[in-house]
Amino acid sequence: MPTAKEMQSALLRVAGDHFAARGYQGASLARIAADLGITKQGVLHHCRSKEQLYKVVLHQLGQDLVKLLFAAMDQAEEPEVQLELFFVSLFEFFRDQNFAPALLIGILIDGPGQSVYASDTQPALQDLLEPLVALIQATDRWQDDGFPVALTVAFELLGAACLFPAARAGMTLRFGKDQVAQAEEGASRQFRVLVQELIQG
Amino acid sequence: MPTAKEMQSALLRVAGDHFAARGYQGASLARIAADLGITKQGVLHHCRSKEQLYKVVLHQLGQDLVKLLFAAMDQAEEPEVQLELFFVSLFEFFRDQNFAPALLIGILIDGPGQSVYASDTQPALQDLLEPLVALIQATDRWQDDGFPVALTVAFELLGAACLFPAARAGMTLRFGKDQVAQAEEGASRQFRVLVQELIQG
DNA sequence: GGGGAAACTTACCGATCGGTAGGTCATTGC
DNA sequence: GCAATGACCTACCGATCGGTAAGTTTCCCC
Repeated sequence: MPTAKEMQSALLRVAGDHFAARGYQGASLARIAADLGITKQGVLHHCRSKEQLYKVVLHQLGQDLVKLLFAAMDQAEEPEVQLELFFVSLFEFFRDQNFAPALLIGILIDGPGQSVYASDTQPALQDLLEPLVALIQATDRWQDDGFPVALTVAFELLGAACLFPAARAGMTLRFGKDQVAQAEEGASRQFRVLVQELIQG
Repeated sequence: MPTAKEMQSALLRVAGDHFAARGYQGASLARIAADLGITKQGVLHHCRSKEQLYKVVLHQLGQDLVKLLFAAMDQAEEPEVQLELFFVSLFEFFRDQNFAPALLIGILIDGPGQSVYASDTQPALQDLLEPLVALIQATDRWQDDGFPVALTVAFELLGAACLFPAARAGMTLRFGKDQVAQAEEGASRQFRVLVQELIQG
């Protein structure tokens, strides 16, 4: 018998799994509830609506990522090192929070038409993307190329960081457990190389 | 009044748009049909089921991508140049076929549990991924690092290639039309740099 | 010019969706 | 001791989902 707080966090975790695995539309409150061992109405007792639940999940993910960025910025002086630290910790975060990369991709590619956040004043992840792009613009290599180029670099790095962890399940199907396990072992180091090359030139 | 063939290709295009924008579960046969100016049962006349329609859309996308890869391999000798040519043409393909990157991401991160292709003998895109990884393993830089590392490199590059075009709509919301237009202008050249740095070291 | 397939249509079906209304029961604050 | 709140529950609602059955129209082929 879990306490109320345990149920709250379990709800966010299970909902994150479902939204990541099947998308917003594909996730169902009834199945989320079944995973939690309660009914759909029990879920709706904690969140007013499905949309609200989705927003809370995304908001918490955004806060976690911002926390990673700020922690990286506190650990070094040079923007190059800050970026390297951030992306490596991001990669490790994705490895531990399996649903996170798919959710992040979902937020980023969500168009204006179908975005759950469309009516909000501030789109999700804005407070992650803006300082991240600013950090790229602060590096020696990219400081003369303007905002649009820094934006491109940010999305290239985010894309490279997201796809591998998100595709783990599919890769296991395609290439077998052993190959994927080996790839995963070296992926973090390999990704660090990519960040260094793109940031430092 | 479109001919039958026009309707067939229009169906694939519109269905691709819907699957890319809302995911497999989120896309609805009725809305796809409405976009085509016919009824839902008219759509079901062309494809036996929604799952079948999805498979056809993904299969055609896979064939298009394989065609890009083989065309790039025909245009050069060295695997490094072949990879650069492929990824640049892939990026341009994504720019023109707006729904393609989101679909590709969807295939790649589709896990074993909910995959539409799970029951098939050959997962989607296998005939793209295998030669692509082999090509990376054929380069001077990566030939000594084994299959798992080449797999990692492939997914990093694919992730970087997919996210930016897929996120265009969302980026316009966040940063404005002008900034995104400028970013798009230089994105292809910028992405070529990333490919070169990762492939040639 | 008539038969038949192709390209749709209207009319349904059961299942599932998100959400509401109202009840039960345990805990807690006063 | 008791009202109130929180954490669920059962029962239900209208809408929408993918899919089937049975026409209807159009067009082509012989």
